[in-house]
Amino acid sequence: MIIPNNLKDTISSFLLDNYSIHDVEDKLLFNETRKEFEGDITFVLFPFLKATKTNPQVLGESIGEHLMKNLDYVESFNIVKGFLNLKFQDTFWLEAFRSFDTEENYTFDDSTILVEFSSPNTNKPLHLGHVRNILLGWSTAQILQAAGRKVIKTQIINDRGIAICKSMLAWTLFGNEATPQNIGKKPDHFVGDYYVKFEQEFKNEYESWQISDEANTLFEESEKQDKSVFFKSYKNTYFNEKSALGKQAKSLLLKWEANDPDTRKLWEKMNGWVYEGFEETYKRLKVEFDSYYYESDTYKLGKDIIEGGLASGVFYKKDDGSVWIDLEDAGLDHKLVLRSDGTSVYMTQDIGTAQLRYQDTRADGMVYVVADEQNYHFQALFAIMKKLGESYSDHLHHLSYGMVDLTTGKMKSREGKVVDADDLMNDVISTAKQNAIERGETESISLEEREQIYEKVGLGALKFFILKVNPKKRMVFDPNDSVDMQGTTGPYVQNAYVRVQSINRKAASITIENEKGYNKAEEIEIELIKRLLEYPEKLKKAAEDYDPSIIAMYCYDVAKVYHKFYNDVRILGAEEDSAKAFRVLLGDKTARILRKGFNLLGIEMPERM
RNA sequence: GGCCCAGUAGCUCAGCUGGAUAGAGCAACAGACUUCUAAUCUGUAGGUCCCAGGUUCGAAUCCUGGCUGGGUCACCA
Repeated sequence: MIIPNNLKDTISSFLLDNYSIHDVEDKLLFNETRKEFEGDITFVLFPFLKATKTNPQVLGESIGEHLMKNLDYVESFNIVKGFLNLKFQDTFWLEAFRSFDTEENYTFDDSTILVEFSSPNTNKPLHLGHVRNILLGWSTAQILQAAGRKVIKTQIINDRGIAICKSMLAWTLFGNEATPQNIGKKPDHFVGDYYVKFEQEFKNEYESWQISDEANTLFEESEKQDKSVFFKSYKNTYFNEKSALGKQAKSLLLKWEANDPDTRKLWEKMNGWVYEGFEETYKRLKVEFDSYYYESDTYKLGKDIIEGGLASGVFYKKDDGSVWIDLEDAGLDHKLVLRSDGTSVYMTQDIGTAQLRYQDTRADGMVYVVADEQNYHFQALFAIMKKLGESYSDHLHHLSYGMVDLTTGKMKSREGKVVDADDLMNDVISTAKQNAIERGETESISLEEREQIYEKVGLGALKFFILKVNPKKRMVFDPNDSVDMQGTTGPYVQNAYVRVQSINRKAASITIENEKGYNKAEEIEIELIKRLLEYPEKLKKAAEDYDPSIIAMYCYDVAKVYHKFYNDVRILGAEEDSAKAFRVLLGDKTARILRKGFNLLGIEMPERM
């Protein structure tokens, strides 16, 4: 909603002069006039009824008259209940449209910010959960950049630990020297298969152990009623203390930590495969990073900071040697930052990594795109950074997003109940292809270009489907809905853009300057202008809230109005040259805004579809 | 159990710093292509905004209590 600069001032000085009401600035409330009433902007009268001792009709009349007299763009007004509806002249909107520069660069804030997203484990391929993370991170980075900030896109790769050791072990035991190349498999999937293989073998081992006397004795000693409940809860202990496979995996981890050359070599080989696969997926998703941090480099960081904080009294040491911080004044708990044996925990590492990143980049703030299961962790981390007095600690933000559920329930990677990222992309693209073939619009286009269109449309559908939902909400993923291409979808918006391009191709001979003669606009044209003018405020809001769904919904709104415009009026067939030129220009600016908006979402626009 | 988040049409979601008769899309039904790409548009139908109180001229929105679902409360990551 666009509120003219002098409208607020005119009303507040009127209230001051005639009713002696001071400081009304933040009580002035405007809404877009609802469709069923006549007007553009509605001023809410209720807050001033008491002070003016009048009724809405009288107050509305007097303000309305005053505005008509003093602001030339106010064409008429009407009062409904406590609402003063103001109608502006068409020329007000037309002028605003003419001076609206779609290519303007905005700078709401020019500080540097680091955005961390994706951050996968290296033992298995990316899945739907990562896809939401990656799309949110990428889009948020684009939005922040468009809002003027210097953005550094990064990730922390969890490349060490027991999980990758499981894949390594399974490959050693069962791999027979196979490689992704010689069996022709995407390399991250190849490594993931060995992780699954390990879990299967371990499960078999565990199940055969469960019928042993030892297992039975343990069960009887436990308080558990039910065997399956007991064995479920005992699984971790079994892995750590009894399992032969567990023992081997753990020994690999120890060897890795001791820098054993063969282990390191194997680790590098398997991680290398995974990165190769990830890059392929990122490339297809059209995302890239400015830097990478590896857990194998950072997992020991933070200890010196703990030492310093211990000296300055930020942390305290218990008798057993473990180090803690009291976060009760931040509404949190006491949190462990160093184990009693002096080794670090997740938090230690995160403290160190934040510090390292600040040293590397001097970023004024950081955004962590991480699922909402880690809300507490980040609250604690930020509180700790604040207590440590870090300059950037007030500008740390956890972009917390809800997990993605399937229609069949929760995703569980250990049970193989996941939607694989690569499969998902293939599905949406092939659906786009089928739809396109049925429509037959692209028959005249070269095969290669057609494939690009299917990809843009398919990925557009998928990305929009995910990004249109407010990040903090849990979302239900129905594979059928995600490839929907009608209604509130990516292709719907792309289609508006394509319609403009189709017209532009035919409008080459039109003299755009003729549009200056257009001064009486259709209602739908004014509506479209209003939407376009909202772009900067939507961008600002999306950046402030770290919320791409604002941009997605905005693009949908714009496209929706354009589609109606397209249906309601003749563009190239307009009677007058001025109308023809104006409508072509209106369409062109619409397309530019849509392309800009979609670029912020990481979605490409096809020229035809 | 403590803390945090969510609950809006059959389904997926907007609206939430209080404002008019709560909006879209999908699905259903009925229409619009000799006309700029019908992946579009128009219409019909669909609601105890989880429940109960409270604050207010006015509550889906704020407060309190409860219900339901999820997350989290590891010397795991």
